[in-house]
Order: sequence, then structure tokens, then C-alpha cells
Amino acid sequence: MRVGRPRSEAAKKAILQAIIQLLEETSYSDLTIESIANVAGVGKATIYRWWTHKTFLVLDAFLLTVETNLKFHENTTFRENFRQHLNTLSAMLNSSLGRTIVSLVAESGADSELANKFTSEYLKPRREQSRKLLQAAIDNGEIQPSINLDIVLDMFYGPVYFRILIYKKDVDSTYIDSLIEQVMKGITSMN
Amino acid sequence: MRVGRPRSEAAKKAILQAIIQLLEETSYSDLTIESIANVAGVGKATIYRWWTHKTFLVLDAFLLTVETNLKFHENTTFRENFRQHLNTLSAMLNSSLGRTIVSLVAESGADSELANKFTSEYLKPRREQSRKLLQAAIDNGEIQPSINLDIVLDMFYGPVYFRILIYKKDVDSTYIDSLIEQVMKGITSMN
Amino acid sequence: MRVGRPRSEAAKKAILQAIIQLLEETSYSDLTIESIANVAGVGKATIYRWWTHKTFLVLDAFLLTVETNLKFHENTTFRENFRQHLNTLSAMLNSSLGRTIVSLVAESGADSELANKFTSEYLKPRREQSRKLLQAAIDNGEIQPSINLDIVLDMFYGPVYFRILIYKKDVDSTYIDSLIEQVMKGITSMN
Amino acid sequence: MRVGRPRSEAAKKAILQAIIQLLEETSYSDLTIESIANVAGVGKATIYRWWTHKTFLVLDAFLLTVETNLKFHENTTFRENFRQHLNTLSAMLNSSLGRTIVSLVAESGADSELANKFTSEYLKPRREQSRKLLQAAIDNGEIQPSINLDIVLDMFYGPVYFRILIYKKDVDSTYIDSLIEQVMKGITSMN
DNA sequence: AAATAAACGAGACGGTACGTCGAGTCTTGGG
DNA sequence: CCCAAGACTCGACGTACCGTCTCGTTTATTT
Repeated sequence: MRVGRPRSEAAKKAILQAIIQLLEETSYSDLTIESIANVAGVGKATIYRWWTHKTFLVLDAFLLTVETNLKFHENTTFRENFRQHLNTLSAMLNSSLGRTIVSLVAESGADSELANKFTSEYLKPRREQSRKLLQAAIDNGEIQPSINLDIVLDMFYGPVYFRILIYKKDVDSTYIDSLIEQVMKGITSMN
Repeated sequence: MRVGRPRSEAAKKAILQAIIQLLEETSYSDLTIESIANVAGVGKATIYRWWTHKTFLVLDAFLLTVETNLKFHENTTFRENFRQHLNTLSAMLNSSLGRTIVSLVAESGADSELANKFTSEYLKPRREQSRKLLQAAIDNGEIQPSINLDIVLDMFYGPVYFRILIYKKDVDSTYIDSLIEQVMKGITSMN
Repeated sequence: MRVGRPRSEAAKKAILQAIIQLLEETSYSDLTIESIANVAGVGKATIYRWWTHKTFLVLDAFLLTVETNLKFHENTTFRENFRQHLNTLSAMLNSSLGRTIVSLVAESGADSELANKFTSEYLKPRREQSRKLLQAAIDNGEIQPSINLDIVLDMFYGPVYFRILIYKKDVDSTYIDSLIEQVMKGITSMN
Repeated sequence: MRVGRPRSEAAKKAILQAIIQLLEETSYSDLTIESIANVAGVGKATIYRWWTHKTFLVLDAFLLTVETNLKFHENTTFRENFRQHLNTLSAMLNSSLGRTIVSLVAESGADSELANKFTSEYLKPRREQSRKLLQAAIDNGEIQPSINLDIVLDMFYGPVYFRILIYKKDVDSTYIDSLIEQVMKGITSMN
């Protein structure tokens, strides 16, 4: 079996919690490993032993806060599901941790380790499920079968990301409702 | 008149050029004032005399590279105008300087100086003009008058930003064409 | 009797041997407990269980290498005995272990634990025996009874320590012979 | 002429003074660059800019405290001159700074930079002058011309170094007087 | 033989200082 | 009065060891 003192799960938790706390007080660029270690009551070396880069720390802290598995409700409408989904996304992007990790991903290269991990552990699972939702709506005739799924999904997600992060305008439930309405207009089956 | 040695425009240009050059070689976090000064052949104090913050340096370098005033062609279609516009946007987001400044804006607060300047000097002028374009299409009956202009514009821009910066997928002219097509479906007048 | 696993003499030997080996490769300040543990194939805790301080480790390693009990030859002259004694001392001071422990003693305070142990376990026994030797030479009329034993002994030892450690000049047998000769001139009985 | 901001002599002085102060409170091994910088009110980088190694810092601090040029009195006896000289040496070796630098030299290799600088800037000048003093005493017939100057000088210096640093016994003026007396016995001309 | 108990190796832990690097400021001589 | 050069204070970086700890394992004595 593995010898030596085992890794402290308490330390790991404390580190990620410290990041969450600190990012609510300061910006990412003011977030120092030193302050994380202090707040977590942990030695700096412990942080460096398990994370190679500050961005991964933030990503892990982020992943800790988001729901492990996204659940869509089966007994409700396609519209309603998306509405909740986009509201959750909007809340995430308005949190400092969410804004931070997303802008870090934006800055990183397309095949950077950070982008890959963010995609595989956060983005993709959600994308996958919302794609299924969309497909189901096509299957039951609610939505036109001719659409490009990817583009339609981008039309749901993209405006929310853009409006909050770049355009710096509020995305409230009214906006989300109108957005969904507008996208639906172009994809609903007419028969 | 002001006495003493006048400010060196050559130094200013050299500094912004150095940033453009360096950002093609390294990431923003590896971009140091020291290296900028060295490459530009300039003292550090000269940089600090003109700019208060590294982000503004990058923003100014960015603004130097983008067209001062966006021109839409009047004698062509709404679709065609947007197509060119989004292709230009896509090219900008794929450049290291573009990706850098946008992610800096994404990370910054809604009413930070950086976001305000980026909005007023880059984002808003373009938004204004594309809004006019959209309005003109409504006026001549091409597009439904009932639409929410803001949301429709977000549906054009948002997917491009999102797809390049976050989802890390290519946005080529085929994608842009399909995107425009899909958005148009929901807004075109049917008569 | 005491229960539990007994202390490992093998580990103790390995530790002291590791120090001897490492001090021949690196300086004392580069000698780390970690490297000792690695070379000795021993856990750090085992070292700390037996020794409170790194200096004592070195002292113990030193004591392991020096003759347990100094032997003067009775059937030879006073001069000859001292000659051998000082040559041995010179060899010790030229070894890295010897130089290290002596400079540690030099740096330590007069009533530090290290100085006390070095004095009682190394210095004093030798001093005692050479004092006896000197006294014997006085008793048999070879040397003047009026001398201050302590000062004369310092005149034998001091130059050797000083010349090797501080003045950094070679102390070979010629030097030692001349030194003894010169000291003798001032203490030999003239009758 | 040289460009750029000139080196701050005030900072240099403050650094060396801080070392002198700190070494009176703590041992060399507890003397950290960090504490020197704090006490001196100086950035760590400034220390590293001018000194490569902590030992050189201590050496420079030591050289600052010792008389720049040793003065022997011409209108007094050889004995008296040496008496004062050895008393001064004894005082130096009993200071924490003196004990520290000497034990650092003792630990260092024969042709290390530290030993060389200590020899050339401290040891040699004094040795040179006391050698001249000895030579003068030979020239005026006070001392035998047959002696080995080097060995006789070692017999003056060695016992003082040894007794203070290694043997940890007091060296007061009585001891020095007796030592000089004893050495003189073996070298004085008898006519 | 089984249970108990201490020492062992391995290695993670909270710390501290290291030596480096860049930030932003200041002080020169020169333009 | 601006400029380059470069030294300054400051503070975080990532590394290396410190001395302590917590594991599973080993080796003895005690039951």
C-alpha cells in the first residue's frame, strides 16, 4: 500500500474555500498564493505540491461550487428547462468566482490545459444535456428538424455570456425570457 | 507655451508597438512593464508618466490596431454588411491582442475604468452602427418591427464571442453564414 | 525490560557515516538533515529522535573517527611524543570533518553544550595527557619547573590550530619540528 | 559619465550597521538576510545586488569595525607594542562579530574567496607590521637573528586565537604578559 | 501464538527564509 | 522639462529545509 503520511483532505478543502472567500474580496490579480495559504491556515508548499498553477486552483474552487450533475426536469417544457438553465448560468457569471474562471479561460489558448479541463468538466456536460433536451423537442415535433443544433445552442448561451462579461449589462429573467422567445421564433415548427 | 523638452511621440508609438509585438510572443501575465520598456528602448518612468495601469496600455495598443471608424456599405444588403462585420470581429478575437483585451474586460467590474473605456471607444460605436443598420432594415420592411433590437444584436455578437473565447471552436465564414441565417429566420418579415 | 522495538544501532551508524561522507562532498552549511536521511536510508524522524541539534550530529560523527583514547609512548622522548601528537592534530584539522567541528566550536559560546561536550570528550583528555607528559619532563629535570604549563601547552597547540584554520598555511612535519624546537628553547633547563 | 541612479552609500552603511547590531543579539546561523533588510530599512534586492554571499556581508561589517591601519608606537619597547597588539586581538576575538568572522574563515577552504579577502585585508597587514617590529628588534640586537620569524609570530598569535575560540578560556592581560614573557625566553639574545 | 508497544521508512504537514523578479518610485547626467 | 538608465523599497514568487505529524510495517517483549 502507499506509504507515508496521506494527503490531508481538510487542507485541500480549506485551500479551495479560501480562494472562494478571497475572490469575493479581491480581484484575481490581487489573489496571492501567500494570502490563500494564510487564510487556509496552510503552508505554501502544500499548495504547490498539488497544483501547478494558480489558474487550476481557481478552476478547482469553481468546480467545487457548481452542481456536480445538472438536472433537467422531465415533466416540464423545453422552454421552462432552458429558462432555469440560463438563469443559473447568469448567476454563475455574476459571481466573482464565475467571472474570474471564465475570463481566465477566455485568455487561455484553445488547447491549453485550463481550457480543456474547463470544457470537459463544466462546459461539455451542460452542453450535452441541453443538446439532448433540444433533440427531444425535435423528436416530439416541437422544433424543426432542419436546425443546426450547435448554432442554436450558441444562440442561447452566447448572448448571456456576452452581455454579462463584455457588454456589462444586466441579464435578468425578463431578458432571458425575451431571448428564449426570440430564438424560439426561428426554430419552432409551424404546422 | 510649455517649456522644456516636449513629449516624445516616438516613445509613445514605440511603447504600443512593443506591446503588440510582445503579446504575440507571450501571454498577458508574462507581459512586464520592464520588457515593454526594454523592447521599446524607453525608460520605465516614461511608461508610468503616461499610463496608470498595464491594462490601459493594452487597451491603447488594441485601439491603435482597430479601425478608427467602422464603415458599413450602403449599397449592399443588411445580411452582407453583418457578414463582413462578424468576420472582422472573429479575426479580432482570434488575435492575441484582441483575446487579451476582451478577457481583461471580462474580468474587470461592470463600471471599472477599463470596461467603460473599452465600451465607449470600441464596443459602443460598432453597436450603434449595427443598430442603425438593423433599424434601417425594419424601416424598409425587411425586418419585423416588433423585435427587441438589443436582443437581436446580442444574438449576432454573443455566439461569436462565446464560441471563440469560451467554447474554443472555430468561427469561420460558414459558421457566420449559418448563424446569420438562423437569426434572420426569427426576425424576417413574412408578407 | 523496555518493551517495543529496540533502537536500531545500524541506523545510528548509517547516519554518522552519511555525515562523514557528505561533509567530504559539501560544506557544513549545505549539509541538510534531509540529505543525511536520504544517504543513510533513514527517516528524518529517526534522526530527530536521537539528536536535538545538527551540531551534535557532527560532533558525534567526529568523535567516531578520532581515537577513543590517546596513547603516548612511554619509552620515547618528550619531543618525539609531542611531534606525533601534533602531526595527528594537524591531520585532523585538515580533514573536512575536523575543520567543520572545530569551527562550529569556535562559533559557539563558551558555555554552550557543544563547546562543553567537545572539550570534555575530545580536548580535555588530550590536554590532560600532554600535561602529564610535560610534568614528567619537569620531574626528571628535562624542563624548567618554573614554567606555566597551560601557556606552554597553548604554545604547542595554538600555532597549529591558527596556522591551519586561520592563516591557511600548510603545517607539515618540518614546521612542527621547528615549532617544537623553538618552544623548547624557552623551557629547557640549562644546567 | 556613468548613467542611472548612483549607489546609495547610506543603504550600504545601514546594512553593515544592521549586521553589527544583529550579531550582538543573535548567532550567525540565526542572522537572516530578511532581518538585516528590515533592520537596515532596505530591500532584500539591494543586499543581493552588492553581496553574493552572507559571509561577505559579515566580513565587510567586520572590516568596517577594525582600525583601517594598525599603528605601532615607535618610541616604546617591542614587548609593549606586542602587548597592546595582542590585547586588541583578544578584544576582537571576544566580540560576537570577531568570533563570527574568524570561525567562518576557519570553516572556509584555504583558497576560498572569503579566506583570501580576510587574509589580504585584515590578517596580512597586521602580520606584516608585526614582522617588521620583530625584524627591528633583531636588527638592534635585542632578539636572536637565528629565529624563524613566521614561527615566532605564530607563537604570539596562535595561543590567543586557540585559547579564546577553541579552549574557551579567558585571555586577560596577565595571560598575555606571561605568554610574551615565555616566548621571549626562547628568542632573546643572550650576551 | 497472540497481543502489545515502540521504533522504523516514508512522506505530507505548517512554517520560515531563501534568492529572484517585477512593480512603481526616485535620482542621476544629458538632450 | 523630458528622457534613458538604473538603483531604490516593497512584496510575491516558487523552492528548499526545518522540525512535527501520521500512516503502514517491523521487531522486539509480554501475556
